[in-house]
Amino acid sequence: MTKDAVKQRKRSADKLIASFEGMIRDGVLAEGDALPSEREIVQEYGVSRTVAREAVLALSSKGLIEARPGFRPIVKQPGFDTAITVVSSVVEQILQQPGAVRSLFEIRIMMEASLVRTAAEDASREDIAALKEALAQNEEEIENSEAFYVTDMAFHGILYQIPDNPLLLALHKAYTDWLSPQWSNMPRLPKRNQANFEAHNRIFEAILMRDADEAERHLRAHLASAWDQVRATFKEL
Amino acid sequence: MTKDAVKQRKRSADKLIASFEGMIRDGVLAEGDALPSEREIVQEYGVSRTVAREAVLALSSKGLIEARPGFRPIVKQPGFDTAITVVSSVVEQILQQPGAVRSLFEIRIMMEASLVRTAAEDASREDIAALKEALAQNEEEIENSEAFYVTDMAFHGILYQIPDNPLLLALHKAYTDWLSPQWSNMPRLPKRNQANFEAHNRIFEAILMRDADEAERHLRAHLASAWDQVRATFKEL
DNA sequence: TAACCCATTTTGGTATGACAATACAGGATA
DNA sequence: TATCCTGTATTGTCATACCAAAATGGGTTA
Repeated sequence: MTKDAVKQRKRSADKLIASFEGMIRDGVLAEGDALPSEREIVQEYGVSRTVAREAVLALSSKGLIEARPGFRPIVKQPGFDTAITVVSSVVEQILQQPGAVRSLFEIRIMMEASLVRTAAEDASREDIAALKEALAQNEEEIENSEAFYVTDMAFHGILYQIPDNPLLLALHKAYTDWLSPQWSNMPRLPKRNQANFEAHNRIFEAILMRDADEAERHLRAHLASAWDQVRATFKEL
Repeated sequence: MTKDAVKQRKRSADKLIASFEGMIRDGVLAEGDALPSEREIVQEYGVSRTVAREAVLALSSKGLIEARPGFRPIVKQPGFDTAITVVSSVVEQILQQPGAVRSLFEIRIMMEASLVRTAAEDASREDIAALKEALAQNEEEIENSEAFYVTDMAFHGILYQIPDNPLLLALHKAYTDWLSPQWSNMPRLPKRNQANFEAHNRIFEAILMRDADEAERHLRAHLASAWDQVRATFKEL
C-alpha cells in the first residue's frame, strides 16, 4: 500500500514525458517536427507552465529534442550517437575518479582486438585500401604531432567502419572524445609518432596476411604501449 | 562573435549545474550528503526558485543526485552503472527502430568474443570453478525455461567478471536489461535450453583447453544461433 | 519583381508569490 | 516510557508577470 502510494506520487511531468516519448517512437512526431510551444502544451494538457517546461527539459536531456535557447524545440529521432551525447557529461565526471580511465581503456582494447580480428578475416578490398590510405597519412604527419594525432585516430577509425555497424561509429567517437583529454598532457614527439606509425604498419601487414592472431598481438602491444605513455605522464603530475 | 553571443546566451541554471558537478567531483559534496534545499540555493546563488529547481532536475537526470519527492536530494558519486541507468531510456527508445537491436547484439558478440579469448588465456582456477558451477546450474534448469534463462545470463555474466573491470559488469547488466525484452516473445523450449547448455559446455571445454580460437568459434556459433531464433520470432510477428 | 528592412507577435528564460501534500522532528499525552 | 499529534520544512504544482531574443509578416525600396 505504502509503496503503491509512493509510486503514485509521481511528478505529473512524467505523464507528459511518456506521452511525447510515445509520439516520437510511433512517428506521430517525426524528425524535424517542432514541439508545441510551452504555452500550447499548457492548454492541451491542462498543466501549469512549470510542468510543461519540466517535461521539455527532460526530453531535451534525454536527447529526444533539440532545444536551443530561443528556438522552438525540434524533435530528433535518437540514434546511438544521441545516446553517447546523453551519457557524455556523466562519463566525463566518472573519468575523474581514479581507475576509471583504465577501465574504459581496457574496454577499448578488447573491442579493437575484436575489430582487428574481424578486419583480418573479413576486410574487403576497399577496406584494405582505406587502411592503406590512412597509414600513408600517418606517415606524412610524423613530424607534426598535432596532425599526427588526428591521423592516428583516423586509422583506428577505419577499423570501426569495417563491420558497417552504426553503433561502432558512435563508440569510436565516444572513445576519442572521452579519452583524448586524458592524453592531452602527454608530450607528443616525432619519435613517438614514428613508433606509432610502425605499430600501425605491423597491424596493417598482419591484416593483409589475413593473420588474425598476429594482428591482435600487434594491436594489443600498440595500445598497451600507449597506455604506458599515459601512465608515465600521470606519475609526473 | 555571433556564435559566442549565442553560446553566452545560456541558461543561468547551467552555472549552478557546473558548480554542483564540480563540488561532487572534488568531494566537497560527498556521497550521501544532502543537497541544499531549493530555497537555500535561491539565497546562496541569488537566483529564482525556477532556476534552482531546474538545476536540481538536471543533476537528477544526470544521475548525480537521487531526488525523491518530499526528500532532500542526496548526492551520489556516479559509477559506470549510473551511466548505464542514464542512457537506458534513450537506448530503449532507439531499440524500437529497425536494425538497432541487431547493431547492439553484434557489439555484444564482439565483446564476448574478446571475453572468451581472455578467459581461455587468463582464467584463474577460481574463474574456471565459477564457470563450472554456472554450467551445472544451467543443466539443472533445462526443463524449467524461466529459470534456465536466468542461469543462461549468469553463465555469460561470469565471462564479464573475469577481467575484474567494473565497466564490464555494468555492460553485462546493460546488455541483459536492453536485450532481454527482445527475447521475450521467443518461445523457450527445453530442447532449445538443452542446445544452449551444450553450447555453453563446448565453450567451457575450449576455455579449459586454453584454446582461444576454439572458444571464440563456439561462442560466435552460440550467439549467432540465438540471433537466428530471435529473427525467426520477428518474422512471425 | 525581388530583395531588404522594420515593427509586431511569439517564444523561451526568469522572477515571484501562493497553496497542497508529504516528511520530519519535537513536544504533548496516555 | 512509548505513542500520538502537531507544527515546520520541503518538494510539487499552479498562476502571473516581465524581459530579451527570435520568428513573422508587411511594407518599402532598388
